[in-house]
Parts: sequence; C-alpha cells; structure tokens
Amino acid sequence: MASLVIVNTYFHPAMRDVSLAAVMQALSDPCRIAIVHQLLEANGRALACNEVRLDICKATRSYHFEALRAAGIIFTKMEGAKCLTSLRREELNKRFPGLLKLIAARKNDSH
Amino acid sequence: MASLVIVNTYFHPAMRDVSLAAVMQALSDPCRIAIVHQLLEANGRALACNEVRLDICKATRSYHFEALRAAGIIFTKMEGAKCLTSLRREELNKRFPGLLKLIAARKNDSH
DNA sequence: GTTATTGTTCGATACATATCGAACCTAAGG
DNA sequence: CCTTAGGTTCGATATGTATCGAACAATAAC
Repeated sequence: MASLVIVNTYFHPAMRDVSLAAVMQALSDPCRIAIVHQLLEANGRALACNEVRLDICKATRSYHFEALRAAGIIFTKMEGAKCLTSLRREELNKRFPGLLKLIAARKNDSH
Repeated sequence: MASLVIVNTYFHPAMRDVSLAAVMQALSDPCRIAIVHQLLEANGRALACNEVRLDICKATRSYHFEALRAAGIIFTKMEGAKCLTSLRREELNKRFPGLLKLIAARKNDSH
C-alpha cells in the first residue's frame, strides 16, 4: 500500500486571478481589516494567527484568514505547529496600486 | 388640514460617517463596480440610472444605486422624472485617497 | 386626461456570510 | 506515551445579500 503524505500547505491564488470585486469583498469585514492593519504594523514580519488580537474564537479566526488568503491578500506558510502569515505586499501593489496605502490611511478609525 | 409636501430626495451620509469596511462592501459587487467604472468614464457628467448599461432589471438597478449612495460613493439628485448620479469624487479622494484611482486601474478586467 | 418614461418599494426566494462549539489533527514538550 | 498548543474542519444557526416581478408614484409628452 502506498504511503500517504499529508502536505498540509495552503492554496494561494495567482494574483492575476484575483478580481477587484473579490479583494473588496475580502476587505469588507472589520475583522479582516483589523488583521491587515496588524500585518501592516508588523512591517514585514510574519505573524502567527493567534498573535493577531481579535475578539473572536479560533474557528472564526481561521475562517477570516482563509478569506484573506483566497483573495490573494495574505501568504501563509507552515512553521512547525504554527503558521506564519504576511501580506503579499509587492504583488498587491502591482495589481492593486494604492490599496494597501488606502487601508493604512484609515488605520485609526473607531468604526 | 396641513398640506403634505413630498420632497422625494435622497439621503447621502456625511463622508466622515462612512467606514472603510462599508465602502469596501459597497464595491464588492461586480454590478456596482461597473456602475463606478461608467461614472468614471463619464468624466464628471452625471448619468441617469438607466443610462448605465447593466444586465439587470430596474428593481435590482435601483437597489445597487442605493447601496453605493449609502456608502457615500455616489450623489444623486432628482431632475424631473429622472435622477442624475455622479461620483462624490473630491470627498472620496479626501477620505479614501487612491480608492477611485485603484478602481480606474482595473477598468478593463474581464472578471 | 391618457399614456409613456423613470425610478422606488414590497414580498418572495435563493444564496452567501459570520459565528460558534465540538471534534479533530499535527507538532512540540514533558 | 501523554499532554499541551496552534489551527482546521464540520454542523448548526442566524443574518445579510442579490435578484426578480408586480404594484406604485411622479413627471413628461401627447
């Protein structure tokens, strides 16, 4: 019987396959905007999911990270038991110029 | 008996009350992105709702215009039987710098 | 006045989304 | 080996969204 290898890695779409509508949709949730803000603040350093502070349970957290990943906004790699996430900064700037800057500009909004 | 005046005008939120999440949400639909694209192409000229070409019935059309209006993206005024809509360009550029430019940059996407 | 043009509102429907707890799966650490 | 830590997946639930046809309202055009 052939051995089964569990790769347990993440799918990241090619940026050309990400539509403007999809990226907007992904960023239409306050939780996800908060995640991006914290990744921007981390200034390039990759963060573990639970290193991001959010008032939601881990299942929901996982759900939001997946949404951002599917929209091409973040990149996640396994690192032992944890996973480390960072922004796909340069690719985003290329396909959606001004997007990250726009988000950064609204970093301290209360609502 | 007091006379009843029907003003029949539209509500437009103050831009400071529009959150980034709300504006992203409004722009997460391909129909609404198409509306904004056509308003951008009109280059300042206000368009009647049914002057915008879209493959949806007029009820749905009205629904999408309302969504954009509530998110502070468009301004609509009555003009006889029609209503004329334009982008809230300068206000948007002030509160969400780069947003319109970002949308314009993706004007010819197929998806 | 009657009719056509423009758009809104309502009700119904179908679908998508956000949220959680519970069960599960790896990897790391005793 | 057993336990803990970090995440994912599943099922359930509640809520929001997009869509349409039909009914309505106001203006314009005849």
